[in-house]
Amino acid sequence: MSTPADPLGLGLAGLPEPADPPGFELPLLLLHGFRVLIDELHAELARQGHPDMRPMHGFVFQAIGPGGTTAARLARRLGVSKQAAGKTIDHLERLGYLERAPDPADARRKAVRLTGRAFDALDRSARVFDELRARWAGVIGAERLRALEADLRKVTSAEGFRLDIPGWFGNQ
Amino acid sequence: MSTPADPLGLGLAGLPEPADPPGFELPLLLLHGFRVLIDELHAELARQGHPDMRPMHGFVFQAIGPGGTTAARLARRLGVSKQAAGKTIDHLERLGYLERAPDPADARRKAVRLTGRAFDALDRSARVFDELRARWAGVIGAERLRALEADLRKVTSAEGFRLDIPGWFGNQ
DNA sequence: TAAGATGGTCAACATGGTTGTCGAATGCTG
DNA sequence: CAGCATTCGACAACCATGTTGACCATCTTA
Repeated sequence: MSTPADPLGLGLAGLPEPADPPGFELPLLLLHGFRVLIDELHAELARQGHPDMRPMHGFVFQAIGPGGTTAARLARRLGVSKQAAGKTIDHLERLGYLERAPDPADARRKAVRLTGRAFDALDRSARVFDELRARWAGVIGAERLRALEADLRKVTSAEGFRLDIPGWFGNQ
Repeated sequence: MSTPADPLGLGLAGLPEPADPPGFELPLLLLHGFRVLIDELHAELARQGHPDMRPMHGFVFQAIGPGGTTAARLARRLGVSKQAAGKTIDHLERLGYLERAPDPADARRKAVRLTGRAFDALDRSARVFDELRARWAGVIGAERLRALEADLRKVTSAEGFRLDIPGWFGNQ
């Protein structure tokens, strides 16, 4: 807990700037912001006919993409084994969000595609996210929100968005 | 994906403001920012003698607190069953981060306390987070970073920080 | 002091990940 | 064209980490 407040020994009396919060608050604020958005999204999705959608599913849908994919490709994108991807596909197929069809060009493959129900969930998610963003803009101002997004884009620009979320957090 | 760009039919030609990004980018930016910080923290912790620390452990340490706690209290804070909390304590005890001692005031209880090793990890984490924050300040500017933190505090102020992270994400 | 609430643990089970193995189909190469 | 390595999807066994249910010891309270 002891964070060196004045590591260079320059003294702290000089400037009237507001004190910087400790560095560990930053990740908590980011996670909390993410969680608030995701929780509100899924509460609203549940109201709009998608009570079985889970935070993970949005990432799976993104990893599949509008053109579909295969189990092995999905596994690589999600950073899990293809067996795990297969189980996820089974689950979402049972829920009516995915469908499998034989690939005419390659008999080993089975094409995995989003169903109309999945596209409906994605459309609704996009609308809800837009509304949530507008609500944030109302709280902190549209300009500040644009700045926040631009700044986050800047500090995380090194790598692209990664979708290998399953299992990233939560293991001990 | 179809987000209504002009729901009120006001036309878009008027203002020279930069276009707003779609709302779904905001949660991705927040998660990505969180992930970048956490990944760099744990890479650095591994270098500094804590290769077994996991993102979860920091939350567990926070939930235990410097004064210690009991398994049942920890379970309530983390939002899991007391059996699950017990397993987590077992694990972190084996790793040398926690110790159990009988509670002299109540023979049912076993006090759970952070060890010196856990405090060392917390001290190093605080330092690393401060360094990471300083790096972000170098990229986007100290003032913009303070604004970002203040804005996130504002939009998530409704509830306090929640520690019931295990199992929140990741279930299908 | 008896009854109920609380704390920790054991056991059985559910879920969602892993590795290992395999057959079928494809594609590369001699 | 033949043969072999690779790829895809599946099955099985296992592991990690959560759950519920049951239990006893202990504390609290009526």
